[in-house]
Amino acid sequence: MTVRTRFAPSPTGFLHIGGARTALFNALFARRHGGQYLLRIEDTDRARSTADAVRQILDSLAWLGLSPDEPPVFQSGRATRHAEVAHALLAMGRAYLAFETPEELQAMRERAAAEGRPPRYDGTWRDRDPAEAPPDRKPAIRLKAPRDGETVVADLVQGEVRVASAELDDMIILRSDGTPTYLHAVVVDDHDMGITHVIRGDDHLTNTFRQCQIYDAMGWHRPRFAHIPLIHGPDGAKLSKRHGAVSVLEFREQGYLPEAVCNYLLRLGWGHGDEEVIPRERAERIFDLDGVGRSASRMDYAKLTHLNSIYLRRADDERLTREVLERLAHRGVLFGTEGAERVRLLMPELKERAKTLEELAGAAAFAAQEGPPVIDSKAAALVATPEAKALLADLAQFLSDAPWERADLESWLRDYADVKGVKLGAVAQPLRAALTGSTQSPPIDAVLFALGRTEAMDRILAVAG
RNA sequence: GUCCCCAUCGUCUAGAGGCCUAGGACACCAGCCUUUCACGUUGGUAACACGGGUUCGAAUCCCGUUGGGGACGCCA
Repeated sequence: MTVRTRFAPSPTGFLHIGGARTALFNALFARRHGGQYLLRIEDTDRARSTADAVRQILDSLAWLGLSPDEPPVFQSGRATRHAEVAHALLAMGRAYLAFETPEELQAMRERAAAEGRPPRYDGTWRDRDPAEAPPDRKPAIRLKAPRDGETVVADLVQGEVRVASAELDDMIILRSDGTPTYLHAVVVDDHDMGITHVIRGDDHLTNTFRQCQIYDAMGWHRPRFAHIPLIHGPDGAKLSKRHGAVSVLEFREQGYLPEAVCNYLLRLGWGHGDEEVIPRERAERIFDLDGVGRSASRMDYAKLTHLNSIYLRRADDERLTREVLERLAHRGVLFGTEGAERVRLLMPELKERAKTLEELAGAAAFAAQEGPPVIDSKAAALVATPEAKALLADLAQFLSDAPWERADLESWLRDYADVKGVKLGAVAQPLRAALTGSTQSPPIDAVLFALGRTEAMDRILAVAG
């Protein structure tokens, strides 16, 4: 049987980092076993689902490279089928009509809470004759759950977990308005979609037992379950916005690369010996459920950033140039084709020094922009003295007929420092300040080369006066 | 409250009874490299929650305690 997994978000908001990891694990598991990875949008409404959220989720998944192998299934379009199964259960005597109102149930729960009992449905209509129902009242359909024994789930991550039937009450599978409840819809959809492995957050572990009751009642084969631990914030509490970025799109905005985010997420809750840097292609070969841990993990932005810097260095220069130019334009930096070309030339050096695309853009700004850069305070101090200005003026003279190749520029600069009897740094730093407006930049010979003779001379003379 | 799950450095993890004086990675500290900044490199600080068992031997198995987390809707 070929493996089929699915990621089933509800479109009530953006895709967060925890959902992204669930999607990733589902996709990797399917790949690893040569199966398919599907997407089901759980928009069984409640007025909270929005088309905008669906759009965002799809965008986020696409960005992460986690688009499904088949078109997404929308749960809302399957209501008829959900009702059909509920009525089949009714016909089979595995479910019954329940006539109490939500208000009555609410009162029942409050009474239970007051008396310190678990809030469970008392089964009033389980054996009662529907003829006794109050007139004009629409019934909900409840599953007739087993009263004895226990339900056992052999979870692929959590191991064997069992719950006594006495802990579970008769859940509603079809509301009085004819719409399915979540627990029911999930089972019907997973069955119809041929899902073989349900990989999801372990907040669904307890739901699993009720879902199994539906599979069993219908005589359907249960899928394998794998409940993966949740991701918490750095402080151990539930991950929320106050911890920083949680939406996948926020990570994109902040300059993280999708492959770095995926690698980070992969290592959160899953390990394979000492391997840390695991590109997608390798992950698809080695990922499996037995490597998934059982305890919740915490979001560590520093480690994500570190991984990002690694992937940044490995990334294609053209791609990075495109990204950086886009971000610079967004920041309002003015540049033309020459500026863009300078950024492109410098990219191999720039990407070694940045941890995010945002940093990269910041470091590239001086090269992109037209004319002399804004000099920051540290850099200004380096070029403020008469000696520094004289040095720069002299350098400009020297460079006016230097050969314009990187290696040559470096040796000429070294020779120049030699002749002047100073260390290279004494020449490079003021030059760097004039050229980049900063005390930090890629190697000075690379900067000179990328800027080109004319632009370099202009910038030096603008400072030398 | 009831039920379920979890527990190795600050964080992510390796560890399937002897290979553990507990390994790697991030972060942090110090040194080296160096034209700045990064990168790289060398070294360092730092953990088996606690208490009982089982065993010749336990981070690894069992029980309990404590501490986290999750689920208990005509939400998903």
